[in-house]
Amino acid sequence: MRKKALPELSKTEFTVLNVLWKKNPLSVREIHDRLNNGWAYTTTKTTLDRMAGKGILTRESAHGVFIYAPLVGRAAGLVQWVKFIADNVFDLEPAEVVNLFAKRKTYSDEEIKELRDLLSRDDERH
Amino acid sequence: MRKKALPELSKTEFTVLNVLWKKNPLSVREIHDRLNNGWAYTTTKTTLDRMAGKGILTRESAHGVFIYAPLVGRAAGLVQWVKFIADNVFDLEPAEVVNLFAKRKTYSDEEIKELRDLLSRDDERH
DNA sequence: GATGTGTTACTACGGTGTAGTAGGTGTGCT
DNA sequence: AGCACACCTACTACACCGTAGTAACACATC
Repeated sequence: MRKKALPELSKTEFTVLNVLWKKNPLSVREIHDRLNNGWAYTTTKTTLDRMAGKGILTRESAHGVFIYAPLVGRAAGLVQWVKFIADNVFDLEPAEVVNLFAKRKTYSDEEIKELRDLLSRDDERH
Repeated sequence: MRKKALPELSKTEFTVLNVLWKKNPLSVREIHDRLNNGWAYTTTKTTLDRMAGKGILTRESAHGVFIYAPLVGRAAGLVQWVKFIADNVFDLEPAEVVNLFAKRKTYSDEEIKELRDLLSRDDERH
């Protein structure tokens, strides 16, 4: 019953997920517009399809267009970034970093809880 | 007299810089040991040389071994990560994120100040 | 001087960031 | 009905990155 240690999200993938975590499913166009980073439309498209191919996103066709939705939860996707940031940016324990944004209203209590869970669990498997 | 907008540090590069910001110059071996992430020695080597090639690091020979030192300051290297984290992780203004770790003792007052500087400057050039 | 131990140089290979181009399809205009 | 336009998807591309193997060289040691 182990979640298959999702395959390391790149910076790019993480930003895409960030829009889908806010609302989903969305079409390429919708995602592209929300990203609104200077990408070409086709770049967004390619990225989405690769992510779908890797099992990070689902892709299905709705009335002739594809819509995408995340297959990884926000907390799960966050965990690796928390560790990176803790280690390399803040130089704190991951748990402390979580505390930092437990204060902010960016994450729900559930998400925070799940995040703590994931962090400790992945800690204990030495 | 503008600093040539250093060329986007990857995660990998950032972690390498992190050890060099603590102490430098260091040899491949020293850096490799401090990183102590599971890399092969040659991976560390390759990474360092590529970074040197890009002008992120200096490389010079001391008694038969190469030693490397950073060419980008900690604040400057941090700035892009602060923005990424602000946008994608905390969902705050970069400035607020800086406040977050101004409290922590991870960065010196100078670094914080420089960071604020860099952030606002790069803000204003719309 | 042969052997080991570490260093550097060269090569490699799949994945990622980024994007162009071509071909398909719905929709409106004429 | 026929065509143009706008938008979508598929396929292709290519440099750079993460990661690492191998070969070749250098110094110390026996």
